[in-house]
Amino acid sequence: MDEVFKALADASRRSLLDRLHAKNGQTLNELCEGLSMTRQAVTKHLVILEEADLVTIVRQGREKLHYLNPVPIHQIGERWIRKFERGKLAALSELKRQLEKRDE
Amino acid sequence: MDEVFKALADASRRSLLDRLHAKNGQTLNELCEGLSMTRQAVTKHLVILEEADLVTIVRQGREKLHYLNPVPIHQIGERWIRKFERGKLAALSELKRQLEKRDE
DNA sequence: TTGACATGCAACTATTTGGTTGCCTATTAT
DNA sequence: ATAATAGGCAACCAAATAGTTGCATGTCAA
Repeated sequence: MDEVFKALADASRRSLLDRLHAKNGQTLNELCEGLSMTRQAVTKHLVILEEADLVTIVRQGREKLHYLNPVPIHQIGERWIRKFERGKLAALSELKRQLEKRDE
Repeated sequence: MDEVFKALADASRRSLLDRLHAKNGQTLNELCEGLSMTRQAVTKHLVILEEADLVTIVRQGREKLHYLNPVPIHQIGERWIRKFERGKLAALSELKRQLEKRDE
């Protein structure tokens, strides 16, 4: 879980996930196109995404195809974000009460 | 949005949010209890959480009360995670097809 | 009013991170 | 066979991060 949060912390990596969401199964070179960093930098980001299990690779000849795995993202939604949505309204109203109390 | 992802990337900060979720409106010293880092380290984490608008503070005398703001977490769920959940099944089946194709 | 308590500020440090360059290897096409 | 293509590896670098220590300030209670 920590690895997933860490992987998602970088905007370049999130944009790689976006690109895979738009078009799945891209090669490394495809994913490098239009980006202002070297292929090696992109490789490093993809390794981090693989280690967080957000991307799965399939080697085909000299090419490396990258596939998005949406499961960890879904799990963050289910196991982490939802927890804070329960009681969301309660938290906000408590804060509001406190802010008003300050000016008494 | 980037600030929120960055703020959530650290396990100590996520656990601070958890603690505020369990008991809202805690002081700095309260939040430090039981943690194996100095008060100053906790302060730095809280500043990052404030800047990401995940925590709101209310000063009361010499104390500083911390309140959880669940809105940015909710927004990540809505604006980011949901996007990847649409088409989740499609992505997985495409990957499966590709993995099988490899062994033909 | 003086001491205890809650927090703030600044300087410093070690480690991690995001990126680079240079070169090497494996596969495909001519 | 050989050149072009796709990717891998390792060393290096600068900046950001997570933490520390030491001291200062503001507030409350005896």
